[in-house]
Amino acid sequence: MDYKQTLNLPKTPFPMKANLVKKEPEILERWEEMGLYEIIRQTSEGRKRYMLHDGPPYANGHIHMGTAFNKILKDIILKSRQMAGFDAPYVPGWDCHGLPIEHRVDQELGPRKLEMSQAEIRRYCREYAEKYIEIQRNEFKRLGVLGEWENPYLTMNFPYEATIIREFGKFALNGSLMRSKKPIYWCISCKTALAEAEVEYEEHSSTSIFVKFPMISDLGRAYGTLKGKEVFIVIWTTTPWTLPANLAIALHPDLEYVAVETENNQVMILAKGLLDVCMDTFGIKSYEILERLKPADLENLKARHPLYDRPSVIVLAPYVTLEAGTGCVHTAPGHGREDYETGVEYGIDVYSPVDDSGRFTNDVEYFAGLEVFAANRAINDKLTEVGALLKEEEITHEYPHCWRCKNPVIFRSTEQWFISMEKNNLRQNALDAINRVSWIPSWGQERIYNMIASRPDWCVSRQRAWGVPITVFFCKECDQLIISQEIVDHIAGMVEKLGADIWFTESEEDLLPPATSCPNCGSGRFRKETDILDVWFDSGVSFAAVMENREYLDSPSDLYLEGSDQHRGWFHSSLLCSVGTRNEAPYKNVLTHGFVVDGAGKAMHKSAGNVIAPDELIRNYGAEILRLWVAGEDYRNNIRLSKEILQRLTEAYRRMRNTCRYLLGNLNDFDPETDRVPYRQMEELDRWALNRLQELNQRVLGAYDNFNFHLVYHNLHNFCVLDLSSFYLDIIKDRLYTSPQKSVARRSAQTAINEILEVLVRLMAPILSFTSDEIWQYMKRAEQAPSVHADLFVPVNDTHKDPELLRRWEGIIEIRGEVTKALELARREKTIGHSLDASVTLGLSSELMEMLSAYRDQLRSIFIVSSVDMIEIDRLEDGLESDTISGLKVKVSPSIDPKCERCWVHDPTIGEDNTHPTVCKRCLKVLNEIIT
RNA sequence: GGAGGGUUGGGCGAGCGGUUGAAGCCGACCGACUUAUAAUCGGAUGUACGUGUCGCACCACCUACCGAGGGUUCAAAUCCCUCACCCUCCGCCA
Repeated sequence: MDYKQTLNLPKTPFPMKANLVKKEPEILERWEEMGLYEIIRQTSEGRKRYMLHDGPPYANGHIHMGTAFNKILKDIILKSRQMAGFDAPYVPGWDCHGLPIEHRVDQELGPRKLEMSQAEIRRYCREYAEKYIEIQRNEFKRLGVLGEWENPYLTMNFPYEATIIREFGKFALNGSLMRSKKPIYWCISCKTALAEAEVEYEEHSSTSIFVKFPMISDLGRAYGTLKGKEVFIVIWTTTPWTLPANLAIALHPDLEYVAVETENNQVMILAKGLLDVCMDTFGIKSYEILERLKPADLENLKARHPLYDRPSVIVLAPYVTLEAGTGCVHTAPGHGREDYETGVEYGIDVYSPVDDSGRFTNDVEYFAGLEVFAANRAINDKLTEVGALLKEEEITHEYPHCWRCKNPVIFRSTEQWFISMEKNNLRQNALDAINRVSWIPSWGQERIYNMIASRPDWCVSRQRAWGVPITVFFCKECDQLIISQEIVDHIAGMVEKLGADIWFTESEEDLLPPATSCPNCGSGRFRKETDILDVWFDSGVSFAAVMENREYLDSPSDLYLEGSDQHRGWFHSSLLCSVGTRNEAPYKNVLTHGFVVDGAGKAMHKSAGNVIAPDELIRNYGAEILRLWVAGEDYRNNIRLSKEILQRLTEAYRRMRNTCRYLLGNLNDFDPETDRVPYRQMEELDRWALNRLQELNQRVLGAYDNFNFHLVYHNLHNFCVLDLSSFYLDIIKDRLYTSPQKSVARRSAQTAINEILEVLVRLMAPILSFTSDEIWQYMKRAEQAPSVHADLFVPVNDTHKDPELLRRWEGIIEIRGEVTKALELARREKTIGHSLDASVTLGLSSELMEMLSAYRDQLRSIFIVSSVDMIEIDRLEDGLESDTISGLKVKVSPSIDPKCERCWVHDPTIGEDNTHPTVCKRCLKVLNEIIT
């Protein structure tokens, strides 16, 4: 007789091989067809809401590991909050406006762009954004991320644009908005502002000049030898044309300067470290150092501009070097970034007397109307004429050029719009708001706090096409700024219906409410602003456009979750937008994660060749492995990604999958409705398993709660491997297989593993979203949610908590460890093969004897051997003395009994029955039950 | 240059003054089983230096090693300092 047929072996159609790459798309399709996200929304209606607000990725290019990581992390949080009993909707968003798209469109359009209207260019940009939104949407969905993908928020949607205009209007109307100057890159042939990305550095030949500025302030008081002398401070520049805009001279605070007397009794001030080389350049042979000067003594003293009758103030700046020049840096706050910052620090005007086409304006004496590069010659001539030019020489250096027309660009200050950090106490209010938010990890607070504390006013205007216009007007007559609540509402209303393009296509008269007149001069003729808004303002108001606007969402959000770079980005701009208009942060908690780096901890760069694309991993491993990676790594630090890491995860995945498969296989004939055994009647080992399950459940739920997903993963994996696979399941195998199908012994174990699977499949779901749902479909219940994701976590069951029981078993497990060690030794010596070939004798101290006596009958199955004898330790002659447990000796010997053909246990009762002579008494009993 | 964070054994990660050479899991290694079978179970598993009468193998012991170096302490992976390396931010980049 083939006794194998009489065993209850596991049986399940659930495939061992995951085949994720093929199966994931099928599961996604199923979710799509059934409308899983909508089902979840319906089932959780009315629950307490959990609001995670999505930071919008930029709608440009394919997703990368960083964006994939971020989206999966969000998905894990949302799914876990959802299953913890919240209503956690997810509205993904995209940032659509901005330079990168405009720049790409520029490149695609080429020269055609010059003939196109702004509205036409904007149409191309919109199409470009739409294209990549579609691409990224599919890539995100492929990761198993659930959300309102068909109704995301886009910063270029008309209602969103209207919100931007309304929110900006609040700043304009509350007095925070100011107009002020700031230098930017400017191409004088394209007559346009350029971004750093649009500037190319090329070799360029320039005339560099050394120029003397006579000191106005008397140095004689601090340095007596200089009394009554004609003192000059000497500067060097490679851009003579910026000299008319000179307002200051910068010295390094820590460098040493000298006053040097030359042959014609003139005294020059320059850095000591450059003295010799300068004198050599000037051709001055004999000179004498009169004084060593401390820069601090010179600060705020005045020199006179060599061409104009105005002072040039001496300032201190850390960027001054001794690499070239004189150590005294010509400073024109209107024509250089560092100059500008120094100017702001010292309260110096931002003077930039150059127009759009690069010509000096009329208030520049001698050079008005001259194009700046052409003016270099004239300026040098004039300097020579007044005797200020010490030396002129040609140098070649790297100079910025326009990416499109290849001409050199200039740095020029223009009127810009700023949101003041001080006027309405925005800085302090923002700092206060920061302290009311919980930042995870906690150092995020300090980081953003310092940024807000030291940041300059927010420049919100851009001279660009692809963005939301700054919707203010000026009176054509008196240049009065025209803005009012009525105008904001009027325009926002139009934009809401027709989009922000109307700003560019419609005339002022059509954009303004009828009969608008200038409050200053009464004029009815207006000019609209042509600048657009910084796109950080776009995404910064997403809390208003999305969370406040959709009735199923709330603001402030419970959570913003982005990479740590967003302390400067979205967290920052959102904070300012929200505090400036509502005086509170738009979020209660901010969670940040690190960056994805390669296996060696290096950043991923195309040039380094270490970039891994999500798509590549999905094709080779499946999105599920990516999800496991996201969960398994501690996201607070940099997140490493390598082939080896994925390999490890794939193996861990297989283990968990297979454990679940085994559970499914053994539940094949189990109907929890009718077959469940009450807890009190279950075997103690099964109750042990349920106890451990409660511990796991509690720990994992807590880990989800605290965003400790790597603990979720490690706990789940350890439970599958340690508690289940190598211990519990291994032991109950015998009971499950050989006991009568419907026996209490078997049903007891099945009750336990059924409960285990119910808990496990849910705990896994936020991370292993595909596999858990696949398992879900194989679980047989009278009533069940259509997907695990529409269900809830199983609450911790306190009635299954029995610490006393767990403690007892800790001891048994420890002893079991010693037994398996002894078995392995016997195996080495070839005395046994399978552990069931062995008979074990335990030599026990009286304490251990007492502890184990209640388990006398269970020990052979717990150890998975054929028999266990327990005797006093002193009576056991040989055997392995445990070095971890005192009072324990283990002796292993091959069983002398024959092996039962059915259950493989060696037993003396085999052969007692004639019909089944190769079977033990225990199996015989079962057979008789089955056969009748 | 400024601001913020990090560096634990081949991998993931515990640990955050003593019980830690450092949990647990994985891997690589050896073995068992063929009743979870492209699965499952068990065991052992850091490196270097020195000592154990010569060399080799093995074993036992000692010491050192948690980026490097110093310090505090009876005691440090854990606290302090210095340095190195890595990551993020400081753009009309998002």
